[in-house]
Amino acid sequence: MGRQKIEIKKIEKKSSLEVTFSKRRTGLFKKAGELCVLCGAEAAVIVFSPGRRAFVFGHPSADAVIDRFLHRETNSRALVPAGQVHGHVQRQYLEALGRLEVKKEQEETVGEMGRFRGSLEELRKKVADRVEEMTMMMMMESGPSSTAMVEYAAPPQEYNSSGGVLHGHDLAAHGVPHGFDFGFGFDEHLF
Amino acid sequence: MGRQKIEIKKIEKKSSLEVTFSKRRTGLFKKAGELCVLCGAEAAVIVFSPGRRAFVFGHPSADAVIDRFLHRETNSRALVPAGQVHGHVQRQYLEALGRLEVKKEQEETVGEMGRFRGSLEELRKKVADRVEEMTMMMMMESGPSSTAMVEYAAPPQEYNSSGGVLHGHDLAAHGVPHGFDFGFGFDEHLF
DNA sequence: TAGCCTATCTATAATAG
DNA sequence: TCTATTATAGATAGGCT
Repeated sequence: MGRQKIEIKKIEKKSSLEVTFSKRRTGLFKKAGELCVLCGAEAAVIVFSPGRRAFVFGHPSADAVIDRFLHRETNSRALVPAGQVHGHVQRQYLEALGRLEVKKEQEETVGEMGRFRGSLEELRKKVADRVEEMTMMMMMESGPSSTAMVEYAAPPQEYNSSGGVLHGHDLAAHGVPHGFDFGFGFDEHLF
Repeated sequence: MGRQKIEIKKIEKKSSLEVTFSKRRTGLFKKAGELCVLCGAEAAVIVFSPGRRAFVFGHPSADAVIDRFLHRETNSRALVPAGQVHGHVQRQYLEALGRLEVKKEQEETVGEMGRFRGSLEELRKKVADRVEEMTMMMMMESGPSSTAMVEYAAPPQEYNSSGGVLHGHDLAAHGVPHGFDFGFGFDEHLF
């Protein structure tokens, strides 16, 4: 879909890579949104730029979809292009459970409040400084009532909340991953 | 992009919806894969079909990307499509306030709370005033190696396991948002 | 049986460079 | 912005569970 055909291999020229990343990311999110609207599907797209910034799209929200995925509300069948999927979802679940146990005991209301306040304080400051540059993304015209697209980009240590608290990711809290099954391999039509 | 243009609204005819879902999902995964290869990005796409089956694409793996996202290895900046920003940010604000109210009663940090709330008020106003102009951006350099595409759809009971390493998604554990950061704005060269 | 997903072909809308 | 290339609507058929 462009003036000329390109090979699907890493773009070396940095400037081109940046432009392509931006355009394609936008297109990807748009496509995801359209899929949700057209088919009544729910989807989440997480993209980390080479610069390590995270861009997220979600309908009804990335967190909701991720939770659902992690909770394995569905069954599985797989399609794996390169062989390597085998995953770790379970381990993650188990580990998450372990962490939860610990965290729950360690974190007291007061502690949470302190961190919460600090985070918001920081947020407030950054927003004040940067708001000028922010712009809204208008992807799909009449998207579903709840579609969110966000770019996350906080220091590794800082826990980002945009979804976190508000939506509560107690993924590990309930249930157990179900139906993890890598059925068939996938392929050609992928690339 | 087809025999004829279509409106982006829910497809009513079930058979058409299914065909479209399948085709567009395939196209979405393909795009995600290309973005990863071309730009050295890492991405995960999770899609739940109306039939409730989960289809997942990930590079280097969906789990890896999700973990990274859940652990908030990066900072945040928001990008919300049309009109969703308000709801999102404000909801967070309101939720935060709500939590504050509760906490307030539970604890004795009234003084701090007051200031905190003031900060949130300020934040809320600024966000409300600027949201219309928000936009997103981002990018950068090099990337990874494997890609995985999977469709999950196994009976909840059949859980298979592996052990392991890993990250845990104990989001709820932290309970509180940290490092909430609307980072920077962004660069026109993004759009 | 019914429900849900995929394959193929072609004209054409959407878009990458 | 401009357009050659791509993605996909539509129609239909086949397949898996």
